[in-house]
Amino acid sequence: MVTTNTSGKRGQCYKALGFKQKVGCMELQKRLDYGFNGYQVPATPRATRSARKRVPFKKRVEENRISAFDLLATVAGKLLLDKESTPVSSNTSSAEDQSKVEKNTVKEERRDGNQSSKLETCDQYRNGREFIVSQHVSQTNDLRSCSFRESPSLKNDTHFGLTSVVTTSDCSERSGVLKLTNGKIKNETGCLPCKVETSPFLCRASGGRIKLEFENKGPIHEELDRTDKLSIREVADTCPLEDPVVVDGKPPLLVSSDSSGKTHSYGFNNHLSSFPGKRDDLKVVSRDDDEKSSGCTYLGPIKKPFRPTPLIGDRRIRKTMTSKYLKVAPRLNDVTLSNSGTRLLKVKIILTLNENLKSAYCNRSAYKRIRSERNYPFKKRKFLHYSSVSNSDGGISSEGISDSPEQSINGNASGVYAKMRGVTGESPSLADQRKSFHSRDSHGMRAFDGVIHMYCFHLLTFKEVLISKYLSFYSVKFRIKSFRVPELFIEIPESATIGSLKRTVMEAVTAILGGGLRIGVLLQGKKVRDDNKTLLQTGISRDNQMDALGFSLEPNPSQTFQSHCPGGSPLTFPCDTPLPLARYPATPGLVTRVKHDSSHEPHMPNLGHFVESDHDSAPSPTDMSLDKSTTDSKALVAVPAMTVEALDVVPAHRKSKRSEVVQRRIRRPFSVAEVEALVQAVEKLGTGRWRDVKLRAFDNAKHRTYVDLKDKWKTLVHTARISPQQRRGEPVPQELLDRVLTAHAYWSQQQAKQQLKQQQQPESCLLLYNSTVRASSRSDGGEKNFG
DNA sequence: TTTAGGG
DNA sequence: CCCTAAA
Repeated sequence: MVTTNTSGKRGQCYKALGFKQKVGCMELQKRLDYGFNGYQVPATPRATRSARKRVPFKKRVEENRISAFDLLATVAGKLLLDKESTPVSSNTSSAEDQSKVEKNTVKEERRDGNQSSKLETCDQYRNGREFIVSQHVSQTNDLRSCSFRESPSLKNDTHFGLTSVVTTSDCSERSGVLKLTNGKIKNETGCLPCKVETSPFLCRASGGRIKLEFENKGPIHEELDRTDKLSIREVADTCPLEDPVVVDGKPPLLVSSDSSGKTHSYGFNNHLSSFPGKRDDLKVVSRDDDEKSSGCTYLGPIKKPFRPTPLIGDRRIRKTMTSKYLKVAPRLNDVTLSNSGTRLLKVKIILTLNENLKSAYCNRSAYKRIRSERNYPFKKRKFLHYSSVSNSDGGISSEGISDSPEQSINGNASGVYAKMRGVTGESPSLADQRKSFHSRDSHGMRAFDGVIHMYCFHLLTFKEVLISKYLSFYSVKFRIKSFRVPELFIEIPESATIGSLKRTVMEAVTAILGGGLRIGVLLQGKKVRDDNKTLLQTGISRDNQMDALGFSLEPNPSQTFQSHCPGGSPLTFPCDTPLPLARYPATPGLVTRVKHDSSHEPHMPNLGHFVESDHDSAPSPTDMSLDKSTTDSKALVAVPAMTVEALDVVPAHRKSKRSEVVQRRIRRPFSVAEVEALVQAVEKLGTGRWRDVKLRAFDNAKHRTYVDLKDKWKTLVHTARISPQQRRGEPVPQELLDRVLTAHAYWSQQQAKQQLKQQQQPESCLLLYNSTVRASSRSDGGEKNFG
């Protein structure tokens, strides 16, 4: 272990980061020209088309000033069908969960298992709170586990910030508590200190797993149990994403504290030397305790570090954290505060910004695909002057179906994940390192060209880190592409009004994301505008379909984020900016309980059920809950996850404009099974009823829109007509293609007939009309020719 | 919001 | 897969 000084490290960070504004602008230009949307490398270059299509997109990008707060999210609401809110004790399932997770990841570990694991023990001691982190390494499967122990002193801390974080690139877990106590919402998660950070590279290599446990949870329980208002609990969080905190393609900084009160930082500058190959060469940078303050930890380009005032201790080191496998840590008992006698609705709230990303979060492999594709646009690679090691999905495709969805799903907690794609002027050495890393990594981690990956615990954390650090000093323009807030469960009487539901959700969301948001209630996808109606009147009841209820999350112009940062510039978020949670009192009378979704929503057994079995497809929120339920965890999870994409380096003074840059969706080739479902549906429904086809065969495949299906049919027809030699991609059985042609011919004929009829219909009407008119006029003239 | 088609 | 006119 090598120990160096922080300042030195930081200096290196600056250099390494190489954030140059001017260069950045130029690069953006190029990137736009070359394609910025990360569309998968086409089999055949279509430069002209690409150029053509880039224009509008470019415009959009240009217009897109910082829109980090243009949060437009869709919230999938769920009505849980639990009969009543019974207290759930969920201290028992962890082992099972863990083993499951571990099992699921063995394969992956094996793959990367050429690296020996490293044992790390880190203790965190801060502000009278002590956390002991110990990682046990199993050499056989490279299992890594960590446990946190609260020191007794924690008990004395009213606002215990039981937030321990262990992160590794490949896996990390974090726990936190988000609670609404005495009418206040406290999001401890947001203040999660970063206890241990292991570089993704390191951990990935070792395929580490970290188990995080709170052994001494008495105080927490007591605290929660005393709560008689709302309690939202966040226990654990797993981010299916593997992105580590990577600044400018460099390994993330690892931060840990040992029992002696020192903080160690792993990686980054030190890491550069060993990265990516020698993952065992973890170096430790020890700094003063004061330096612990995270925010400035791994963010290279911080000229003026935001010195976190020793606030709530745990808030200090919390800037970076990666979590991939989140184990639901059902350690804390749910606070039970049900209004006995009242029929309660439990609403699960899942926020996602972007359908693609949402899917991605649900499915790690899908995510990887997305990310790798996005980060590796062919042209971008070209631009960056280094060829991709794995152009295709090599690493991705090698991934088994089994190895992930569940883990990522189970870990419903994903730390706030912020991905920032920045324009960077990188040094060749870095590129080389990356290259070599690319070749080693089969998990999509190769996407570091010009990309900044960051993990944050919390949206606010993200804001603080990225906005204050990058925006303030480097004018990085970015946008939030996706984020996931904690999944919350709220219970609300059916007799409550829409307005109160909105308030409740708002409170929960606000606790996570801060203010400035407006909540809308959607039923069957349509907005419910009457706030005064009760849920029952509106039709929101537990008898409803679970997915019928949704929420929209939109910016509230009247409440800007600035309000949370008094005195600060709009774009500046000091590290210590307290989370605004406490400002939002819980609504009395409403019971908010967060508990792990244990409901089993029946899978739609439509003929496209297999659609979701495709590992390419991303489980819908429904699926998530389904899968999660298998963990039998009752833990409540709140896991903010967020993806932020840096768009450009632009003058900071440019005011942000509400414009969304729509990223092109990832390419998801239809599997044969999907094709079959499509064919079958079309045979039955015919062409021209794509919505019905979608509902019938692809209802569970959220990523297949009816337009997609229509397009696929189009290509299928085309494919069927061309010679097999001309076909590309996964071969579709000839039998299916024959059916395609048959069905297409049939329905085309039907359509023609229909049109013929419809053409004739008006004509006959017209004739009839004319004849009638004529007849009447003639009758006026006293002449009748028609009968 | 869907369909239909061109790109 | 995107974009959009048109329904």
